[in-house]
Amino acid sequence: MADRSASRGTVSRDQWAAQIAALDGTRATSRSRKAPITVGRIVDTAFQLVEAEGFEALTMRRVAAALQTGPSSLYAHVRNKAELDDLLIGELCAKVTLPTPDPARWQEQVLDVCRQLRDQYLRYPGISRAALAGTPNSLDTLRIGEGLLTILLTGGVSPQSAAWASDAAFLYVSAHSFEASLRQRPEEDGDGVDRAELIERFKMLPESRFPNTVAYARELTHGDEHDRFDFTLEVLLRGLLPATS
Amino acid sequence: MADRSASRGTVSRDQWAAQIAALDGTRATSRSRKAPITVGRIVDTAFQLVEAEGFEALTMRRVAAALQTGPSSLYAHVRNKAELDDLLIGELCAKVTLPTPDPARWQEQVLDVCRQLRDQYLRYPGISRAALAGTPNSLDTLRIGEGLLTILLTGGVSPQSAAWASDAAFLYVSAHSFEASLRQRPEEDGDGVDRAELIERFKMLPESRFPNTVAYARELTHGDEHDRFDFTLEVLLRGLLPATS
DNA sequence: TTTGTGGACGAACACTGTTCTATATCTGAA
DNA sequence: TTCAGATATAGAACAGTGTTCGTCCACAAA
Repeated sequence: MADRSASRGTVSRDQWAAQIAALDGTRATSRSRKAPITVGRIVDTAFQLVEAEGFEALTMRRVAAALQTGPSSLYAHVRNKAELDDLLIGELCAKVTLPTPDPARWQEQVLDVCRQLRDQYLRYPGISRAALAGTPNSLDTLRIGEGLLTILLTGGVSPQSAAWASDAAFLYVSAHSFEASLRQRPEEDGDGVDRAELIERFKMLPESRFPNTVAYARELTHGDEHDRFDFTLEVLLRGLLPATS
Repeated sequence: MADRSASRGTVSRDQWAAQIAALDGTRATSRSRKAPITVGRIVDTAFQLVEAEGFEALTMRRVAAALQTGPSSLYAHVRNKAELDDLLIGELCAKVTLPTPDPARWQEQVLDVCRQLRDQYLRYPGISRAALAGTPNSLDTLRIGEGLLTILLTGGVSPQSAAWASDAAFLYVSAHSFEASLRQRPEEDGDGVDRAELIERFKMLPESRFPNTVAYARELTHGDEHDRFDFTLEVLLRGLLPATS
């Protein structure tokens, strides 16, 4: 590590090295010094980081280090870490394709959009925390809200119910993904409970106070996260229709 | 303050000295040296802190400072901050009263339990974040799960649906409370958007890409959080019944 | 050539959770 | 009563975090 000549005299060693490196090394790329930091590069690096190590590893310092710079350099392109989070979930939402509304298949279509969003979330573990905490007023998240709203309206749901239901569905997708990302991460805490272990723990409960939890431990732990996801949304959509007529 | 010292009969010399030292050093608090740190006092202080300044102000250091000690003193009674969070939501869940299941009123009863839990959450702004992030396996949270499960089963819902639905309801209550606590906190960011402002912003959207959001801006922002809460849960419960018959 | 200007960036500030270590206190047995 | 031993209490410190300040340099315009 010969990086200690920071406050040298006139031209520091790093600068000198950078000049030389600029001469022989990456001269071809129109710029002399380094690849410039852009919002796109920041977002890309952030995605790689979250995909590899989870959302809690997404740190301004980690992103800056991956870009071979200091943390303060990011603040010229991103106002906050909250804004970086919003950019991430915005880009995720942008990848969801909205179907053209079909009155006969509105329930499947809503479920499809929600599933797409969930899959995007689960690709980057823990990122749904940003979706829960952040402003839901990004233009890309509003696009999904508009899409859900349109599908529901086309399906014959009343405007008030459609408005509230699209919000509820969006919220549920975020919350479910967040919980799922927690479960799928044993967090090296020793609390990594698989399904068999969970059943055992439920059955260890005192039957006097938890009779039904003990009796239906199998049902409580049955199915994977996808089944629960589909179940809840289908129940929600089924309950939506009778209110309109 | 009544002088209710524990070992009344024999007051040793150092105890006497400690009392005198306590007199001039800090305040004369009815006890010999200081009130001992217990889990109860930690939890109480934490609740006061969250109630006054929100969950993000709940810090080991803040709790320790409120108890006039250092942060490391808490770790003798609480393993983690996560465990402190669990204790908080546990105590909150313990305050919810579960009704005796009535087959004729099972939907109201589920709604009542969820409303109670939401009210407890909203009393301490932001605390639902701990409910989302923490282990759902606390004994007090399981008690609510058991209660919801029992009500649903009594109402005639199939075991599998009842199991998944109780989980979904619990998750929704936490997520909704979390979002509500975010909205009700302007965060001094200038982004404090009231309803009129929100309608204006929705109507500013380009109609070409957000036709329904613009058209139904009033419905999207109509009602307060309680209305949306009741709506979503009622829809969920309504959709639950046809699946059993 | 001189002068801005805006991005890059090191250092630092005010925090966070947590652990190490030493001290002080209380309990329980001789 | 006396003397361990256990245990609670703290101070200091470690490794992080987001964010800001002031500087500094490369490049574009005058």
